[in-house]
Order: sequence, then C-alpha cells, then structure tokens
Amino acid sequence: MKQTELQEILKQKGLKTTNQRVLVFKALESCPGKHFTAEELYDVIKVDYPEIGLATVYRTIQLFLELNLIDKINLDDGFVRYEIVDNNNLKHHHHHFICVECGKVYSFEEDLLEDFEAHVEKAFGFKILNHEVKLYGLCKVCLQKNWI
Amino acid sequence: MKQTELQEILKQKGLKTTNQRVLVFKALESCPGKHFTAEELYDVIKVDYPEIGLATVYRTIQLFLELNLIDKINLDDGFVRYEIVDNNNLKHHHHHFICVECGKVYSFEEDLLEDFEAHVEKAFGFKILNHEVKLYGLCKVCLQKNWI
DNA sequence: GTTTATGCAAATATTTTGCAACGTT
DNA sequence: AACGTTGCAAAATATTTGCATAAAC
Repeated sequence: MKQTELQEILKQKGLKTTNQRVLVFKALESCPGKHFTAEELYDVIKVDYPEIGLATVYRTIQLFLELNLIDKINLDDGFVRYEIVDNNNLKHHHHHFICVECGKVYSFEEDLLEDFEAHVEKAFGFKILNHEVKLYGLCKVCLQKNWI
Repeated sequence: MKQTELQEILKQKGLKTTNQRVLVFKALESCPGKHFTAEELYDVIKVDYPEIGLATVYRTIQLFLELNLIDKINLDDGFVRYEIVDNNNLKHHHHHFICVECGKVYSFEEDLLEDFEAHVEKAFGFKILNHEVKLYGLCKVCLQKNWI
C-alpha cells in the first residue's frame, strides 16, 4: 500500500493526514511480519521525528486497528503487539507458532483451518469473522538441539 | 480433583497447603468453564476469608499455572483470565468463540484441529505442545436477532 | 477559520515486589 | 525451630485521558 492510499482512506473518514500517522504507517510497513509493540514503534519513529509523543503512537495504533490496517497480536509476554495487514491476503490472517524454548515466533499460513471453522460454524450455528490461533511448542531448531 | 490431591501435588514440590491456596482452588473448581480474573477470584474468596490479599491471589494463580492446574485465557477485554484445567480431558484444551456483538464467550471442543496441527507439525518441523484458539464472529442468538 | 490532532503530564489499571509478621510442617 | 507464605504498601508497567497548543484542511 502506498502512502497516497493511506491519505485516501483518511480523507474518506474526514481524518487528517499528519506526519505522525504517516510515520507510524511507514514504520509498520517497513517490516511486514514484525510484531511491534507501541514502545518499539515510538522508539523507531523518534529517531527521525523526536517530537512525537507516546500517546500519539497509542492513538494512531487504535485508529489503524479500527481502519483494519493492522492486526493486534498478544504473545503473552506482557506487551500487545501490532503488525501491518497483508493486502495480498486479506481473507485470512496468518497464524503464529511460539517456541516455548527459544521464544521465537513463526508466522505461517495454513488453509486447513478453514475446514475446522466450517465445521464449527455448522455445529454451533456461529458466523466466524476472524480468528487468532497461537500454537505453542518446540521449533525445528530447538528440537534438533535437544537431540544432541 | 479433590482437595487431598491438591495437597499431594503441593507436598511433592515442598510447598505448603495454606488456606489461601485451597480457597483459590475451590473457587476455580466450583465454576469449571468460568473465566475468572484475578480480581474476581479475590472478591469471591473475600466473602468467606476477608483477610486474603490480592497479591496472594496473583501469586497463587502464578503457582497454579506452573503446576498446570489452570489455563490462562486472554479475551482482549483488558483482563487476563483463568479457568481450571479439565482433568477428564487433559489432552485437549478447548477453544473459545467470542461473539463480537454480545460479547458472550462460548467454549467448545472440536477435534478437527488435530488435523490442522498434524499438518503444521509435518510442514514446518514443529512439535506442538499446546494451543490457544480464539474465533471471533456472531453467535447463533445474535445472528437470529439480526434477521428480525 | 474551523476542526481535528498532538504533546505533555497526570490519571488509570493491572500486576509485581520488598519485607516484617505469620502459619505450616 | 525452620522455612515457606502472607498481607500490606509501594513500585513497576502498560495504556488512556484532559487540556492547551499546534497543524491540517
């Protein structure tokens, strides 16, 4: 997504295109797949724009969540994290695998969850709109380490 | 699980069976499937044991998590919640469906996730030990309301 | 010029921690 | 008696909010 598209989205809602909003967006976009905390975004942006306030970062995150520009992720480490939504894959948010040994987080796509969701919708009469799937376990690297 | 079993588990680890630990356990056990916040547990226990401190509740929750007596659940409402682990179904933690309209949380079992996990293990070389699945959408009741 | 957004500081809310007193083994 | 545990209060952490100023339209 280009900066002009962000401008367009904001204009449609009667919102203003500020330096701060553009910078938060650029920071998130520069590292797709990275799970930023609010503080991390703040630190990144402060380098080029030291006058930004942490409260603005929080407010911008809130706004971007409402505009569905970013996803919220909770990895149970005491921080809520955010990553930019992948426009090429709007239908399905990806899943996260968290290694309990090294703490590394792996993101991946896996369509088999659709069967699961279809079954749940049928069995319980729900309409599923979104999901958050976290798998915990040992990653390939840590499994191999344990073999030694 | 009986109180004597809790006592046994604690003794094995060289930990003491205190009134506070028994009361937190009983509170959790009295409502299986209920998602307690720390504060809710505190309030429940205070009725019969007003001298308990909130810090003790937090410390007991931490302990029970380490002993795998309870599960941690985050429903994105600003509170971390806990529920007692179902001993009759140790293999599989259940899943949660959260209605975005009424906010109600439905817990359910669904084995189809095993296929999903088996596939992920094979495809990425992970060893999956646990999972947390949250589905967001409209529940049966709210779907019907919207038909009117 | 009007309205929205920002930065700062203070407030909120949740959870953790230090420590003296206490309870369990 | 020894050691783990508790309650309290204070600290730490994360996030939100009020308000005067500033920037965008």
